[in-house]
Amino acid sequence: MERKSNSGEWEKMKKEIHELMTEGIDYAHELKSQLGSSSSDQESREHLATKILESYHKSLTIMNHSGELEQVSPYIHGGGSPKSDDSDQESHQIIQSSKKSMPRWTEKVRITPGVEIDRTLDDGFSWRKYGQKDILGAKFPRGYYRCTYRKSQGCEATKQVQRSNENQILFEISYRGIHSCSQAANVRSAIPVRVLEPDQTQGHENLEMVKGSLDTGHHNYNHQPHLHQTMHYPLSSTPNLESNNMMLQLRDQNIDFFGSTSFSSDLGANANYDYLASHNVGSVSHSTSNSPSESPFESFDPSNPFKGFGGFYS
DNA sequence: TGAATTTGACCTAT
DNA sequence: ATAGGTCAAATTCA
Repeated sequence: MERKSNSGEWEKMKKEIHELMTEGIDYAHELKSQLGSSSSDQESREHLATKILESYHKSLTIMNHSGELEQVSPYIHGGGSPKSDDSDQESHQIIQSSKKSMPRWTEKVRITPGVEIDRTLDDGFSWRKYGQKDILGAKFPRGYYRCTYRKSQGCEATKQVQRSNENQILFEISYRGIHSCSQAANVRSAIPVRVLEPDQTQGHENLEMVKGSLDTGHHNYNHQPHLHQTMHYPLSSTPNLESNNMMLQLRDQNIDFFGSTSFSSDLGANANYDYLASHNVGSVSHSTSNSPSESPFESFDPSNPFKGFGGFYS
């Protein structure tokens, strides 16, 4: 198809749409938060609503005019809205992944303080931190994690956790590789199954899915490389290997629309930035314990209730 | 005491 | 040359 003859442009289109949809979801979350708050002003809400509409409009424009990406892109990155996060950077990384053989995808996790943060960012796997790096242009350091069972079971899965510059309750978790460890099966069985509706097989149907999730809180998971979709999951659940089934289903249906996976936990309540700033929030080590010391984000409170929440500890 | 984290050094890709 | 990613010794934790 045209994807074969023009795969570069196709990838570009996927990337752009992914960025736009992710942005739209972020704005929608923000708006939802503000709707429940008496403190937010009308102007801010209207601004968010406008941004959401813009995101969808631009996405549709790209889908209708896939050859006009160059015209859309500057708008996104340039004169458009102030970005709520660095999702575009992330998307480019997906395309330019250096470890080509390793599948890679990204979650965006928004946390709400005081509400089971460990579960919010817990992906069900055990991770061991092996590095931390200050990233150019990023306010917060990036944490590097690999599967705890890398040594014992040769599990090659890794992830990177990066806190958003602008939106401190937003974290981008970039996964690379698939868990081959025994924990994968445990995670699979421990977490409730969620599957996509069977009719979500086309690009704009994915759009409807996203819109639907925003409206109804219906969530879908996909944690698998090769299939890329923008998704939305609630605090009470964790994307996991069960979604592999879904992924396979969808791949069989030849779904391959977005350039990466983006999750946003459904935590639209008012963000308590001060709270977040005083806790280590970067990632989760599932069954492993973590040693709170000092967060690269802010100082760490040793009495914090989220001891199980391993993250950016420096 | 073993396991996990921290962090500066080193490696690699651009 | 530089930034991102990884290593591994030192340190901390349970």
